[in-house]
Amino acid sequence: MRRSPQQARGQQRVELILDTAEQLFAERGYDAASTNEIAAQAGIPIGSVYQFFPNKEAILHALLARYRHELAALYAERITPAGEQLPEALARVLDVLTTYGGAHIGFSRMVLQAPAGSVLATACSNLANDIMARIDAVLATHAPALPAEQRRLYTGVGFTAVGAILSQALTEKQAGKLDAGHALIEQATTLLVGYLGAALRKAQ
Amino acid sequence: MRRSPQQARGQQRVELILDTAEQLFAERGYDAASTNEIAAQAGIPIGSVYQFFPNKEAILHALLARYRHELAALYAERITPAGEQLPEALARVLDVLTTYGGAHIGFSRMVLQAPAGSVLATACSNLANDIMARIDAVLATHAPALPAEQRRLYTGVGFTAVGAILSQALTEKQAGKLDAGHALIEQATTLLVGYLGAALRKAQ
Amino acid sequence: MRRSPQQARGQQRVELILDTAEQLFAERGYDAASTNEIAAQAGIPIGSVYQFFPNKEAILHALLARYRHELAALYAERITPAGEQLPEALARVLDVLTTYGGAHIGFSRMVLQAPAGSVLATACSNLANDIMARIDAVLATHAPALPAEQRRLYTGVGFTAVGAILSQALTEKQAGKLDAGHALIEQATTLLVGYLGAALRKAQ
Amino acid sequence: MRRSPQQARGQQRVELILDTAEQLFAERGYDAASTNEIAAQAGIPIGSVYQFFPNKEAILHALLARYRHELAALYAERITPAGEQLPEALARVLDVLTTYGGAHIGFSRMVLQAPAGSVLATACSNLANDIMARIDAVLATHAPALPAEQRRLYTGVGFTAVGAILSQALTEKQAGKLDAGHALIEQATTLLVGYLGAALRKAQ
DNA sequence: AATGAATGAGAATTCATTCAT
DNA sequence: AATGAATGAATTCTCATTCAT
Repeated sequence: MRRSPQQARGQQRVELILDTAEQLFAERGYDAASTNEIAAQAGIPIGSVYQFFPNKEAILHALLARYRHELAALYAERITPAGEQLPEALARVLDVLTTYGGAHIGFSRMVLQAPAGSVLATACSNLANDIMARIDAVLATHAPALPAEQRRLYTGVGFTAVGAILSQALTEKQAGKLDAGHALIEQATTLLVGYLGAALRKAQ
Repeated sequence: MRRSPQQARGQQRVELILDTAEQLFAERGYDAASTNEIAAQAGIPIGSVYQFFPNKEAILHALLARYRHELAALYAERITPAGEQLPEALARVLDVLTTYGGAHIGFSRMVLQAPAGSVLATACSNLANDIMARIDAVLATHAPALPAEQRRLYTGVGFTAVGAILSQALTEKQAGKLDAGHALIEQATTLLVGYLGAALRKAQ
Repeated sequence: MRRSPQQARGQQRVELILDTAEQLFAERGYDAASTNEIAAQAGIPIGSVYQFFPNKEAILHALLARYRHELAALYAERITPAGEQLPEALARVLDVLTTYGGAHIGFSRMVLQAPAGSVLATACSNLANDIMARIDAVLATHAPALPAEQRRLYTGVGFTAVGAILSQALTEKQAGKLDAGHALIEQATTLLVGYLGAALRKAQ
Repeated sequence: MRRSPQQARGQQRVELILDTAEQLFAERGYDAASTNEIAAQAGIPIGSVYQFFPNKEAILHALLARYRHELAALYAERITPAGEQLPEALARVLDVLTTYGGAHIGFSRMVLQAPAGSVLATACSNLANDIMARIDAVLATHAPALPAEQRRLYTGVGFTAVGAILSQALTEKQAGKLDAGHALIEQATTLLVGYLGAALRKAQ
């Protein structure tokens, strides 16, 4: 960000810009959404947008940072119960993800399905790493013998796969097909648990 | 296509356009690739591109149709051995996919990872259905008791998840990390087998 | 025309091109209609079109010449009854015009309403002169004392005014409003008779 | 308009664009005039044109709105003298039209002679209705017994016919033939008065 | 600090006409 | 003679970013 707003109005404006950008990024995609349109829809002069953000990518980064923050807070709320099994632990991680993703379409569209190698993907990497760290931690607890490198491989695969499914689930939900969406979310857990189970078995 | 070229030179040009388009679509994405750039890189006047294709989307469709054709041919070559087990059957399906995808970057970038709901995704649906039908057939053989609707759900989830992984694998390969790519491809099989196994177990 | 076709097929092709051009010129206007589209719709290769016509304007001219021919033939059929009064004589002239125009949309759209000064108008001038000559002849018969120059002025005004009305009438008819079309055609006669009557009265 | 300019310079630019557009629309016709040419001739970057107008049609609409405004103002200035007869009343209506049209070539070319059914005609309908309302009001005053529907028919016919003549008159004037132009304008009044007189007589 | 007009390269697509086959 | 692919300037419109006010 070019300038952190110190006044209350500035804070509100930044939030408003991010809200609007999220919506437009989700609707049209990051590339197709134009900065002028974001400004117009937010009711803020384009010049003012560029006073807070040096360029379009900065808006994306700020948005992702916000996701990261909010997601971390959500995870902090959920304390791991003692004696939790692997499936439950993974389900818990996913649960937070789907809840948050359901309320933030842009999150799903962008983070969970960024085309590999794109500007988007690079921008999303921090956030993706955060989420992968959650899965990784679960795995570390339940399969302490597994080498870290292997664990990271499994984690990455699991994250990518589950991200694709959740993203599709939220698309279905948005299209009004709530049942189809729920079914997919359910499968996401089966997928993650089934995959990691199979991978761990193989690794032994 | 506006008209199928009847002369040999026309045929060659169409192929050249498709080859160039595939490369650019893969490099920059469908939206970001411009028709003028395709023409320039192919060394063909832009008017000639539009002689064969009425618009940009038609190029995409022709490209996808070519993928479809070639993939169908590849699958036709591979005869199912008698007494094949589920894991092997799935591995065989994936094998064709990764082989073909490895040689056709655009295929992976576009078909296996089309943002849900986009123009791309719509255009890809035929091809995606083809591939899903392969997985579906395997599932139908090895779990005949499973209702068709459930099977389709599992198939869709499996395809999406595996597609995301393969796409990532090919990105790694392109980045020169051959080992990482191979590891991911291996995981794709584990993922598909692990997931479907878990899903089938749950379904009983 | 570049080459008058000597074979039967050539003759048919020329007619077919003219028919198709008429339709497209009427639908989209002369400028907006493209030669390639004419060829395509006629099912004739564009190269063949350019073997008969050196350019787009030549097609227009040929079409107008055909109008001229056919209209002259129609007028030749209608013999002036002895002792005909001015209103009847004018009505007869208009009648031929509306009958022909009703069957040839392009005629109305182009000849009767060519934007003054345009390429179209220039091309139409011969045909327009033909029609004006008809009105002029009627006027010369019924007002022999009127100087030729004055007569030509009245004739030109009458033609222009009536052309605009007939064109509108045919548009209404095409839009399915047959009654509105008929009402307008009826008014065309009133307009021409009323105007010329008033003009002659003034001229005395 | 995309946005009304709030700064003085913006206002001037909008006027400049409209002036230039008027000239080019009149010279080449609405379709043939290109937005880039308008910008170039106005000495303004094309982007700036699209800053104010979302598309080419919007320029046309703004131009027509300006005509409408200015014409309404002109009519407001001319107070109807008491005891005015039909011919004088109609002449007055036409007088304003020819005066304004003489100073605004585009007005004549576009509004008075829009090809029926075209985009132009649709865009012009408001303005055309305004002018027709003037004729209609005169008719309503001098022939109160006439049913409104009939009156509208006569009004429409009169407007169309007179528009065609005035348009031609202005073309002649532009071509340097001032006398021919004046003669035509004079005939326009004769035409309108003669036609409406005849129509009213018939209607009784 | 706040505004919003300004910029111009670049996007997709069209089209009259030619000419190699 | 007949064909239809080839051509490329021109068209409408967009957009990230800057800077004068």
